Amino acid sequence: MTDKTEIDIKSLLEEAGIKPTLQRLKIYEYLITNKNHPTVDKLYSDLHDLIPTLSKTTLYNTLNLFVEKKITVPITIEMDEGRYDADVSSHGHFKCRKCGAVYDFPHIKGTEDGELPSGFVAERTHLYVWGLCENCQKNIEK
Amino acid sequence: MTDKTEIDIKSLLEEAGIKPTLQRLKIYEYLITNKNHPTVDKLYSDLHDLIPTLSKTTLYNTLNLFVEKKITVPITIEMDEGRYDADVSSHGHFKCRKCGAVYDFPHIKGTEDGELPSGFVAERTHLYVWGLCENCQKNIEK
DNA sequence: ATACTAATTTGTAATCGTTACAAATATAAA
DNA sequence: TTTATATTTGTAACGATTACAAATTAGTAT
Repeated sequence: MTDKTEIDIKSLLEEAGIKPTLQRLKIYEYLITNKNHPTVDKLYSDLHDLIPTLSKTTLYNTLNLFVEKKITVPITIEMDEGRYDADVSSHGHFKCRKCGAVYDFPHIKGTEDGELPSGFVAERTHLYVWGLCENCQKNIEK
Repeated sequence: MTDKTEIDIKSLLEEAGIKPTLQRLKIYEYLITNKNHPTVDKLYSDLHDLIPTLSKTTLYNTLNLFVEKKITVPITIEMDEGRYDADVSSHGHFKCRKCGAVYDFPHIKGTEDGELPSGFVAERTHLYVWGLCENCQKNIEK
């Protein structure tokens, strides 16, 4: 972890109007670094090594704050566990029903706006696709 | 509720390989008739009037069965409550962040398949859009 | 520096949606 | 009718998330 990264994370939070406390810096840095759509449990156990005093309440509060300030996107591809993604650019999420991994794939949002009823205003679009990833597809064919 | 409807519901369940018990018939009929993407609580309280002995476990079991047999789609637009839709045809879901209603809108699935990484196989696609519906948009402009 | 105020973090307890499980009931077969 | 099987039911358990108040930290004025 270089100083430059530290500074970038800090600036990113400040630009979003978030006071950069230690916990928020580390949580956001983790999300920026690990783009594998971690669950809250994964975030908690990994971040607990960096900040031994971190509480789950702070983690939830912080994630909700990030979502509110639009620097993080919640992924509700399945109902029973929340995942988070610091990549707020336009893309879709693919969940493999066999291995459970969540992959990004390119998707340009806004194309569906023309399909919305007139007067409806889109603010956030989530495209979720379930299926089999390349590896699991190969294993099933055998 | 006509006999014809009764028979149609029954056939639809049987075609899906589901034994048409009283509970299943009433639950499926409710979903077919009320296309407003009800939550489990809404389903339970409304169906409880028709079947006073209905238990929540049966409701959950039945909904999971319908999803498994692909005659119902779970809507996970938000993490904290499950909604269900008996319309399994290709369309998107719009949730108004102000009034909370969930609307259907036309969306032809499969168009995003070309965007998936090679080797990935799509089996189910969910498109969720958050924003403001026509009514709430008007009220805000005032 | 010191005292005071506000914001943040923490731990525990509560909440809520969902599932596990075993008993009770209904259905189908022999 | 008996027997086996499937379905339904109620209660208890579970797990993710939030509420809440105390403890800690940071910021500001004196």
